[in-house]
Amino acid sequence: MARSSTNLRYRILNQARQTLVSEGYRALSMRRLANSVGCTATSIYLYFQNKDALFHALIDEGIGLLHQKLVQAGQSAGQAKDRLQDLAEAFLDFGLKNPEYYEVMFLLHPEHMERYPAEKYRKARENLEFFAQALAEDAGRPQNPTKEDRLQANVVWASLHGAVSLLLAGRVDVRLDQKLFLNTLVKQFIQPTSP
Amino acid sequence: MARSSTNLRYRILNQARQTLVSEGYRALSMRRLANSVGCTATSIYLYFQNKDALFHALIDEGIGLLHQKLVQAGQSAGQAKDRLQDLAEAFLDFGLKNPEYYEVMFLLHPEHMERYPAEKYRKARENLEFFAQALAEDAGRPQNPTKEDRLQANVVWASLHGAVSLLLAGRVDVRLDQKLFLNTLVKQFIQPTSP
DNA sequence: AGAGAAACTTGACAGTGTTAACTTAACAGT
DNA sequence: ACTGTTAAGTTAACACTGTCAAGTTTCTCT
Repeated sequence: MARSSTNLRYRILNQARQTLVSEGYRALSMRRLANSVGCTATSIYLYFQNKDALFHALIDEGIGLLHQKLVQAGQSAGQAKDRLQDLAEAFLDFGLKNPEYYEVMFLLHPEHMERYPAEKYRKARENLEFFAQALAEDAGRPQNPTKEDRLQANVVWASLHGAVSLLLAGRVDVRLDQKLFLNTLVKQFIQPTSP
Repeated sequence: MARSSTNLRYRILNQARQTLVSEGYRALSMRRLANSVGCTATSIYLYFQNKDALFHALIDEGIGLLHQKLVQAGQSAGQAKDRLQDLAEAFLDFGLKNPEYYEVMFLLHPEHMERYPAEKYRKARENLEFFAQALAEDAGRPQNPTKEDRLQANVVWASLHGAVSLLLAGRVDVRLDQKLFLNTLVKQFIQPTSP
């Protein structure tokens, strides 16, 4: 096979992402992936320790992408409540528009895959911190999220994750209006300004 | 191999459940399962159309078990708010104490498995209806959950599911007190009686 | 040009879900 | 007691899977 000029690792990762998005998790085998990228299955092992490591690389990408979207959403000036709303919407939007990314990131857990290395969770924690900050500010203690804010951030996170994962799995009653469902969910943790 | 006296289907299902609980999803292959039950892999196909069908049978069990727990929790007399709390706790308890059941039921979605047949969702819908009823009653319109109640029930459901699935995946910050986390989450949708 | 390192392939191992074809056991009717 | 039929299991195979040790090719540097 012709020695490829460009970085093979890069091409493998690209193809993996593409296959994952277009044909789903099941279609992603080492041999098939190798085939569509133009090398042998074992070559992949030169760049990734194993199949899980490949997925981890995709998780990296996914976390980066989500991070980016949350940074954007978090930049909106104005009330903390609005920022919180924007953050929530950004998360939901990311999840629903990138189902395959979302799947590798949050739905393929340790039972099926080697644990995603803890030291790489920094960005993931940062993502959570955005929520904590908006919550802190909203509660009138800007700049320094307390333990309580972080707790609340986790709750918000869990709710959003629950909604996305149920929707992606097709487990929410189809007769339900999806937008209404998500709005109601978001309102649940965005308390109206106390009268 | 000695012809077994008792129903093989029954024994397969039993062993499958046990293996799933004790060794996890990965360890459950047709050959291994057959081995530990004392038959050949192909014999399983006499009782289950394929591996997915076997999982579906386990989902059935799981839904039944959850149903049972919710019925119990829903029977508690007293205020609707308390019943709602009990229902939520029962759900969380079920999820955290039966991780493997929970996994087959909610975490192995269509991407990895043939869709769970829609007609079997009756009991699953009933489970959701419990929440809708408690919510309706709490909102002062007993006996007949409205569209809004059902919407709210889905929101509650999503939040609970999000919490359980994050916890099971080990994705909630370990420094967080789990009980506090869950309590905070539950309080989110159980509004305090308006003053 | 020749040595050494880097990039990639061959061929195999042990496992997977699944199927078609075969064998064995149990039971009914003559 | 001897059939014919049906049910219950098994054998052997197919086409896959992830992964690894060993071998080959290509590039780079002296």
